[in-house]
Amino acid sequence: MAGPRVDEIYDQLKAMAVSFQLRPGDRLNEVALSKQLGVSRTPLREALNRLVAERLFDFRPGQGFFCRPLDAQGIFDLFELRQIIEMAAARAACEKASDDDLQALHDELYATGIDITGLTVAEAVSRDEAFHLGIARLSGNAELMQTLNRINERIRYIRWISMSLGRVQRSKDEHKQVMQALMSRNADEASNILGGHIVKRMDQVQEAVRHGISNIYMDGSDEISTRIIEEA
Amino acid sequence: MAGPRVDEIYDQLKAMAVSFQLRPGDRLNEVALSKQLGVSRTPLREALNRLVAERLFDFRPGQGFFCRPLDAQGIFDLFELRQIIEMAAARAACEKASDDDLQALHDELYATGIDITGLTVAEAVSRDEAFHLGIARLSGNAELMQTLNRINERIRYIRWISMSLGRVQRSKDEHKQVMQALMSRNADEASNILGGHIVKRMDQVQEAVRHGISNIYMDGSDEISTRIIEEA
DNA sequence: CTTTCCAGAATTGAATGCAAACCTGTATAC
DNA sequence: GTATACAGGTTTGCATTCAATTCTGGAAAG
Repeated sequence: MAGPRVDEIYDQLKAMAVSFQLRPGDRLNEVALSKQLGVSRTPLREALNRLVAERLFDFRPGQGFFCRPLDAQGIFDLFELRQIIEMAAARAACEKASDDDLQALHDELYATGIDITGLTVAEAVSRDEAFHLGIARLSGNAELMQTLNRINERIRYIRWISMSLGRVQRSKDEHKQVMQALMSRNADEASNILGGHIVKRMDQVQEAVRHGISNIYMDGSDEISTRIIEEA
Repeated sequence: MAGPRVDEIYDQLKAMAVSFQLRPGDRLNEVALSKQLGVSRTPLREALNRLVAERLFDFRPGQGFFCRPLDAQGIFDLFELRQIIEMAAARAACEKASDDDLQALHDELYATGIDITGLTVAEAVSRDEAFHLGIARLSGNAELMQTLNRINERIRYIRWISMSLGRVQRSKDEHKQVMQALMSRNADEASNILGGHIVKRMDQVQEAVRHGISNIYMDGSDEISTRIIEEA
């Protein structure tokens, strides 16, 4: 009956952190949390320690675990790093991916990723992530992909909020362009389009952050589950 | 008397893993390890869980913790990622670092990093890392620096071995060139020299790996502490 | 000789308990 | 009114404990 407890707890906590059910800066009460999750403090703390290493939580000895607050600078740094990694991934994919793999990514993009009308913000971000991660996969570098995945987890909620506040930016055309450049093995173009694409997202996010990061955490919560309405 | 135990254990374990006192693929015996470190299994497991998140150990539910084996592909991936990040860091440093900070890095390089004669291999690698990490610091991106640091930890031992097996490659001139390019704010040049520099290291390492990664783990252990002899 | 099965030993998974550290609010001094 | 000190309650840190799982070696079957 007892599945691998720690892994489950880890996933649940990550989901809670990533969706900011646990608010940044908040100190966690281990007893309360363990009751809520129906486990004892021991595996809970093991899971939390993993998340500390992933920088989703802070740990202050003698005080316990804190949901990690993401400041404006931290968000910028993560986006910048994401851009660096994705641009390099696109280059590598151009050089190393097989035609079949490129075609598969292309098909997947057109099958699931093109029209986001009717999706929730969370779903739209998820599809966007999947495409970008798909490129990272085609780079053939597992570490690169893992690193990008970690980064995505940490900026995901911010992206949700940013997307649900501002007018929805559709990545449709840009994704198509990137895909086209990849398939024609044009590394410079693929890399540049992707870089510009990420910068746009970063700008939106930075604007949202300037608008006030604190109330953002509250405001957006409802909007995330509302569906994206029709195309412009 | 009891200091922050988990942090200490974490550091000790990392040191053991990074220096391969714990051999890749080995299953850890928690009881034995906890006795050796003089703590109970609880904080030991907490520390191990952090290291699992950092990919220095593997965890298989029901079986426990394993020292993570680094295969040839994994090493290549890490070096490639390192190159990507460092090249981007150099660019960013050219654009964002202050003159004072650049001068400080320059001075530090010349004060401590130029002549590695008489150092142990471990010390030489440490100095090399410090210079490269210094550039990452000047990028102004804390996440970038952290990521590079994590990567370095995971390839450190491989670099020790590689350096102690082959003829010692001196980075002296290349570091000087990179520093020069940085100070003249020539992003392309700094990035390219650094990229080439890392590729050279990667080639050395790959050769060592081809030479047989398994016996490498044994062979090198003594060599690491022997000192680097005179200049060519 | 190789494979399969099983019992006993060893090891991990997780709850519990207790000591130590920390936090909170109230009372006192200034 | 502000600052400080302290007592009580709360929370964390970690050792201990026991159940559940996995591993090991050897016997039996093919």
